[in-house]
Amino acid sequence: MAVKKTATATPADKAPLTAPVEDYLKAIYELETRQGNAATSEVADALEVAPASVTGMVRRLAAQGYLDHVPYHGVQLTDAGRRAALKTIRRHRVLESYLSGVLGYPWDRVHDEAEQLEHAASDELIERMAAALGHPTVDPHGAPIPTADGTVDEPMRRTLADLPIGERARMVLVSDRDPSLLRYLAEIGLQPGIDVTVLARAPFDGPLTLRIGATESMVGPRLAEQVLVAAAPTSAVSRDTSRKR
Amino acid sequence: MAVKKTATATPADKAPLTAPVEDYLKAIYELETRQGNAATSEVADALEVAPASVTGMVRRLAAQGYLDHVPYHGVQLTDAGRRAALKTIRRHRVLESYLSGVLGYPWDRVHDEAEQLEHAASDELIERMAAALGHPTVDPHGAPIPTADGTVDEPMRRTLADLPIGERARMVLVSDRDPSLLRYLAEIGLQPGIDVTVLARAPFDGPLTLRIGATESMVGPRLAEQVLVAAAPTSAVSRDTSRKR
DNA sequence: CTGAAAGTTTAGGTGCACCTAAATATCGCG
DNA sequence: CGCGATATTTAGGTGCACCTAAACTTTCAG
Repeated sequence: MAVKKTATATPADKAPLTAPVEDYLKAIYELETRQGNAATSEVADALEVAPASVTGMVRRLAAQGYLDHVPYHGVQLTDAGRRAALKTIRRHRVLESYLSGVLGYPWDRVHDEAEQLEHAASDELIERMAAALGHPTVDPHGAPIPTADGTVDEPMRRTLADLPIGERARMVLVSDRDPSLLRYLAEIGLQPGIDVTVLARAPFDGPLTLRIGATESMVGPRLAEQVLVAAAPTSAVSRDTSRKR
Repeated sequence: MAVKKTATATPADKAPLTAPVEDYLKAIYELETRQGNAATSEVADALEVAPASVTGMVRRLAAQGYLDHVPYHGVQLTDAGRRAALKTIRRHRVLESYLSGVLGYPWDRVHDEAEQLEHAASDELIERMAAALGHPTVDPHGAPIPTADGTVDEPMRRTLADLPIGERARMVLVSDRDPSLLRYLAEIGLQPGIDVTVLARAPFDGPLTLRIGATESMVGPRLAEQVLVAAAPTSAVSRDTSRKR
């Protein structure tokens, strides 16, 4: 009753995280970077659990120092929380890259498999896979892979829907969540690293006409909002976006 | 209150098994094939849980039709239980083979990694890995890989300790559980597919002198009991035990 | 064939991650 | 500015997989 080392609550120590905890941190990280804040009900939607379950988990994660929770006003990741989230995201994206690049998975099927494996794979496995791929910097959907020490550049959020008519741009990213959308994109040849031009945009949220390479395709406005683009590089070389450096 | 379809307890239906359930079935399968029966306390030892926990789990598994339990007298797998166990064992051994053969893991480190992944990997992943390896029939420790439809030949259980002096035999199998033992075997060059002769056996459970290829090594009797051997093939060709057919 | 040791099961409890229903807080609109 | 709609939290409960302690069987040695 005199010294009392390490007090009551363990702040963010070395105990390995459970799978649900990793999923919460990942989901909160993604909500934060996509829209700046994370509300209880949004986390609940993302993880398909009841809002009350989120409150309970959030309380525990806050007590362990992974996030700050102001009741009735969303959550914010702490540095420890962000580190943990990025580690899980790295696992996920390296796994997706490996499944697609080495084991021949089609890109619409890598997400679900990686979602399971990311909680079971050791650091050593992830690093061996990354090495076998030559340390890729983006996954098959164009999402940046955080480095082992926890750095990422999140890409700018300009979508095909924002792209002015006639401007050539490079497709950089699409969410890995919707397999049927991914299958359609593969069908029309729209993948990260490919250049695209909007030829026409029908009024009242109508479909867009795209030129991809030599062919033209139509896509709806809902799809266009999901596809992120960047300025096409000025020089005419390279189109490999999947390798290091 | 008239028709009552599928009654009360679900016998052995399509619900996916939890990781602990897979571990219990696998452990019971291994005890049964190694020594014919599985006692509660042996299962508890194998899984490092309290005996009381085994009783509880066994009750549930029996209710679900995976095994038969006679209280106070061990358990027996049913066909459904054996099928489930073999499926998990196949996952484990294909994973070990892949980690070792493709990702360059040393053979003393594949077990623990496979132990985690076997509960997360989909059937598709396992089959893609097996295909990438050319459908191996044994894992890196020499253990036979059950086929996707659930057949295995368990190898005979003759150990190095039983081998008469001077008789040449082929090393076929060693447990994947003890990393330091595996490292030592690698050091003296004793691996599945390698031929070995016992040159001498010191009395009172003393060490054995082995000839492996051109070199001689000493091993203790405890180690010798762990290493399974088969008659060396009569013809003088092939020593590849890791590929199909 | 009895009685203690060894093995097993019952009884009662824990933590995690979820749930529903009910209470409470915040926000936006008239 | 109050009040209802919406969001969030509390309260109380579930199943799984584990635990310890205590009660019970079985076995085997004398």
